[in-house]
Amino acid sequence: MDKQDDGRIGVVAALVRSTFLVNAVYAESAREHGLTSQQGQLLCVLMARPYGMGELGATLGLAKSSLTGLVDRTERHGLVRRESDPRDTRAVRVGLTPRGGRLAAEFYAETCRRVERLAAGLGPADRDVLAGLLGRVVLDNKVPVVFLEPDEGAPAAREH
Amino acid sequence: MDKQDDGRIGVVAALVRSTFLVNAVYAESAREHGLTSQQGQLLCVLMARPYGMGELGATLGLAKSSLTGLVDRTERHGLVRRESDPRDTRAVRVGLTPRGGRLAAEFYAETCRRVERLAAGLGPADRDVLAGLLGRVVLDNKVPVVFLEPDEGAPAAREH
DNA sequence: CCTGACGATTCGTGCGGCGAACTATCCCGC
DNA sequence: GCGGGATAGTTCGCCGCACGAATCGTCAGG
Repeated sequence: MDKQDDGRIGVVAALVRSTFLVNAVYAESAREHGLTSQQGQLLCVLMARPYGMGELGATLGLAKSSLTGLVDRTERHGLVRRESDPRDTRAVRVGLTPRGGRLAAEFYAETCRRVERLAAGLGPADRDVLAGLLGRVVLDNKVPVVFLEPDEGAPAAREH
Repeated sequence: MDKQDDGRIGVVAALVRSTFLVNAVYAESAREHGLTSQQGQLLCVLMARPYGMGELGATLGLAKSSLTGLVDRTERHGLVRRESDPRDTRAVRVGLTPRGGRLAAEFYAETCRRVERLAAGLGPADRDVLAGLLGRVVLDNKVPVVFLEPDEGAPAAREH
């Protein structure tokens, strides 16, 4: 073989395997907060603002019937709330309850820490490059905002 | 006010959102092959060689009781097979059936194509850099081989 | 032998995801 | 106004997924 087993892998395998890694970290962080991955994801999306059910389906890539159940269960835990939209009687706006907001912030922060730790072996410059390249992939493929920017709402712009 | 569409996002958000993206692509590819994500992942792992149940649990990060069901369902579809280990009567070796091997190869190849396409906006040099950085993250965190290298599928999965 | 440790399955529970069918509302054109 | 198609959500039934606890048979060390 011309290619030695020095640990270098292709971009496809790297993407798939890092996905597996982040999935596991995300799920574990959620679990320790008493959430499932899906519920955690729902909270993270709602951190930005309330969403309608259809909007949520589009963002999370779920059928509307799947969403009813997810919101039901999360609502049952007192983390989200359905409010009726005054402009459209059919529609519903799903938003965080105070408790849901607090839990979302905790879960979000802890998950950030853990994902950050995954890249601990990379220096600041490397991280910046990685963020740039992955960010371009995310943008090119129009990935919904299922995870906010860490400093969203805070002026703590950063050197990296 | 949201200044996040200038294209630059942090490394954490980039990782989480690209994970979301790859998850979706993986699941869709699996679905079109009549598989669930988990079954597809199982097939991909078994492309390398047969595994014991416990070994599979460690690789996929699942409890052994979860694995029994997953292997059951996949076996019911004729894609994998349980062989008893001659060295240890208790143990079981799970391997691909011929049909499972063919389907695994198809699913694997198609999934590779689609993931590759996600990075279509990156030039060859950028892809190489991305692969290197993500590869280091994968190595540093000892991610199991849940997805082979594109060119090491054929030689390993021969005998048995 | 006996006694742990080990590999795997079974069982019960709850979550997750889907499509099809349904209800209620909205809005457009007339 | 008023019909009728589009739209927003829910309900229902089905299956897959994941887990812990309990169980069974086997292996190996004393």
